[in-house]
Amino acid sequence: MNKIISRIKGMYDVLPDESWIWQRVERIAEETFQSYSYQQIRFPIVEETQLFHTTIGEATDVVEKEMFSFHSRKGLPLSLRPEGTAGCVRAVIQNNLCNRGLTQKLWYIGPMFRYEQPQKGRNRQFTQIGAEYFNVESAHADAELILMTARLWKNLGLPNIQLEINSLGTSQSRKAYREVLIAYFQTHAELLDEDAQKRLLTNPLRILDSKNPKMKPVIDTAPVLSDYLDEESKEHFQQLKSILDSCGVSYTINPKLVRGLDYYSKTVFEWITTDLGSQGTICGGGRYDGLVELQGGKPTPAVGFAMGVDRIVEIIKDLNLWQQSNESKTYVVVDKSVSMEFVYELSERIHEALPHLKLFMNQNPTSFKAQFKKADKMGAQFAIIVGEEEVKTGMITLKSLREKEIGQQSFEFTEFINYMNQQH
RNA sequence: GCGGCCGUAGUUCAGUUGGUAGAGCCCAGGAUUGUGAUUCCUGUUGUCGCGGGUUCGAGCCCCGUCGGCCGCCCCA
Repeated sequence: MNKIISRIKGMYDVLPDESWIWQRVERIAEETFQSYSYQQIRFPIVEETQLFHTTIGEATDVVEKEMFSFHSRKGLPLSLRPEGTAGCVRAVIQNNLCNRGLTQKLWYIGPMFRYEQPQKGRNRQFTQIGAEYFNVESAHADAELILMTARLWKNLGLPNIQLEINSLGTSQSRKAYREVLIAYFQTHAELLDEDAQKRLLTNPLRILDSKNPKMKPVIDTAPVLSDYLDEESKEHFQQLKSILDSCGVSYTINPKLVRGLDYYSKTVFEWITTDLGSQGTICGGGRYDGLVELQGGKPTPAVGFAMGVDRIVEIIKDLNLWQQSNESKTYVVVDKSVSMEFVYELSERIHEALPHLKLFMNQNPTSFKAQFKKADKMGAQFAIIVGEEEVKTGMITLKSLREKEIGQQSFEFTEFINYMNQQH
């Protein structure tokens, strides 16, 4: 026997006992987005590394230490995408989707890659579904986007998830706040932990997010971002809140919610669950008005989010929220004496006439007893019995496995088709 | 990247101070030859994650490695 090569760390296989959950999540997401007039966009899994540096920010953990990077054969630095927004924005610019003030509502789904220490709800390859709304500056876009996510949770039937929102202000006001914050932390430098020291000059806002209890006092008395918001951002945030209020979407304002990617401005939000342990964010997003320009496009306001499909599937499994619908299957019980030519000729005629029927053909006929046992175990509704008698008469014998009073019936082929069509 | 716990049959797990590898479930076959549940009988299954070391002898002790889980961190 050869050595078995196993899956690499942080990657996973989705097996049939679970894939139906993924499919249903994806289907519901697609339907929900379509109902808000979003269209799907697909873009590459591999991009130039520089795209992510520019978009996400040099000082972020994602680009500093979490990318799967390599070189093309010609030496160009490439990376597997660690998130979707960078590539989506690139595609929008390159294909002129937002020229002349055109708005775009786009959604995507696909694998993302981050080189992290895996744990529950955190894999190195993971699936995100995201949406981006381009070229609407007002908070109406932010609000609609958040309302759409709220509807998605409702459509998925997810309980216990809470919305947190915050405003980071325009890039100018954030810059001003940043200066104040750095100055504040510098005067209390002795209270900062090693991590915070490192971040002080690169990404001071993230210090606010620290869970280190020793730093809680310094953080609690730190200047608050909302005090430094410009009028425009305050107004924008106010509008968002008032729409959410009027639609009955409850939220908490978390002034320390800053998010780890540099491109956000004004609105940021997260949907959080307590059912997953420490990886509790199932969806996060916000506004990124400067990003399109940063990537070389024309100034284009935009807002978007991404959600972790892995985590949502995990919740559905852990809480046992969904039952697999027992789709009607029909098992073909074959007697050993019957030629396979006969069996396949028959089954192909059935497929032709009943394209939606799920037929399970026994390829390896054993005893009737064993075949019926198998049919029962896989939850088949019907068994079609093909034995010497059926070959002789050309009739189709159908047995209802779930309704005993119906029992076994014999049909001409066309009668059989009619009967099966009436079943659903 | 750091710290802790863990890895034994398809699966869930047990395995004593180091002394021949175990159970339930599942699976396969059978209980008057064309028919499912239950029950009963019979049976298969392992490089004990992998590699090295200590030992007369290692599933058990030591080292390394790979993988999983939990926390930090990060984020979806």
